[in-house]
Amino acid sequence: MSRRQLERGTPLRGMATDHGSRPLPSDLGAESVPDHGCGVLHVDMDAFFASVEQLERPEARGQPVLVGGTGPRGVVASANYAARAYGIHSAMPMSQARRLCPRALVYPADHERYSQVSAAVRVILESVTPVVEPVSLDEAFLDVSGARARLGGPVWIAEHLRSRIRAEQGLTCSVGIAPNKFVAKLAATHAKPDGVYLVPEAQVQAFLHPLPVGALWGVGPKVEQRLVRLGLHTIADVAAVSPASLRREVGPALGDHLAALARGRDERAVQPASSAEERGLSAECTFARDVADAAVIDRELLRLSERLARRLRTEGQGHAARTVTLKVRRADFTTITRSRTLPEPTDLAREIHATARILYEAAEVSRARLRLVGIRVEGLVVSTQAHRQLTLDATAPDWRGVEQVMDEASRRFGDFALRPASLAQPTGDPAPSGQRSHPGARGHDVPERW
DNA sequence: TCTGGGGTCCTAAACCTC
DNA sequence: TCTGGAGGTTTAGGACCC
Repeated sequence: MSRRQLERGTPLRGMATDHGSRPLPSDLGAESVPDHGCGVLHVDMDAFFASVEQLERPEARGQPVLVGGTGPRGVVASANYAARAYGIHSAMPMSQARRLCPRALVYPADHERYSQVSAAVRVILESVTPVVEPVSLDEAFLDVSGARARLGGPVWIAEHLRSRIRAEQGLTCSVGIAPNKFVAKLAATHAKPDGVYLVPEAQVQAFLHPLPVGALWGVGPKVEQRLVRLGLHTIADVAAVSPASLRREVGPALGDHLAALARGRDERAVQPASSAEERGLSAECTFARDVADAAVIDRELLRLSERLARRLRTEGQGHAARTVTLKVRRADFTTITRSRTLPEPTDLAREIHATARILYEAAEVSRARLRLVGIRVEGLVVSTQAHRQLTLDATAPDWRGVEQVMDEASRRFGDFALRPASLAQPTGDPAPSGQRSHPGARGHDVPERW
């Protein structure tokens, strides 16, 4: 059983803790709860996307709700507990989910709205401690070891946060409390939905050992298979073998990592958001139907390049990327990637697209039917530090200027208010699934057709 | 049966330089 | 001049996470 399965609601076997898995009364005094050596909280919003939709759509209250791709190849991004009762879980194809529960209400994901709610929740979390590490829109780690003297025990802090999130945002969340991040994350799973679970330091091993190997961080279906083949079914089994054997079986890094986790050791500190640096950005698109037309694929590569370049220029302090990676997935689901490192970093769609095009031609997939194309840029440097080659050609077009004008137009009039001519024409090609339309967007030309 | 999108990290081979 | 090892970088792919 994997951790994902645990999260889908399969009950955990194992021990009872001092506090059990149900919420404690929120009026517990700060002094009444010992901390048991636990300074790490994992806060996990319950069925986050679906709950936000329910909050804002009166017709969805009390109904099974699914959020995700509504196209023929969409998958479930979030399902509320009423939908989960039908066996629906995240990452399930939406078509299958609809078959399991035809009366479920299905909404496309509105990431902008979820980001707003997530930011509001984060403000609440940061009112307790500055050491908050967001993991995704719906979960975060908190290090409350510094706040305990001021606010009280970690269970009291968890209940305080839960009641504020419920009162101010109308949403429920679950909180795991433990001495480290790995155990806190598992404890939060155990607390779901709408609960708190604390694993005292002295009981970490007893909590972990009965769990299946799939509950270990870094063990997905492939590694799980290998461990089970070796007769390792539970975390206790993994803890009983030597780190050297694990290293031999799954590689040095993962072997050491699993050996430590299985013994309840996780040295990773809770990193406040500002210290997390971005490594790269990617954008990809699955076509509604497989595509073999090189022109359609090229237009999609341009669209993805535009998106990435704009993000590079406009997010944070502005970045440029040195390496461009093309990803294509054939109709049979085999995936290949090809990458190229540029002589100097770029934040221009024109250059990213040109590189992606070279990689596409070199990959020799021009006659293959593709279901997905994607581009990733990495090796990011802050734009002001990016070395740019000077040109002696005074007549060379100022592409950076052109793209900055497009950024400004997008900011004022909506996404893709200005775009390359080749993206402005009606094409009739299959619409990429999950793509939002931009009703206000009109095609305008730029100095030279791309 | 059908398998999204945006990320991170690890491994291994190939290649280059010393 | 050739060979080999060490070590860094690039490239490709796999696995995992949310």
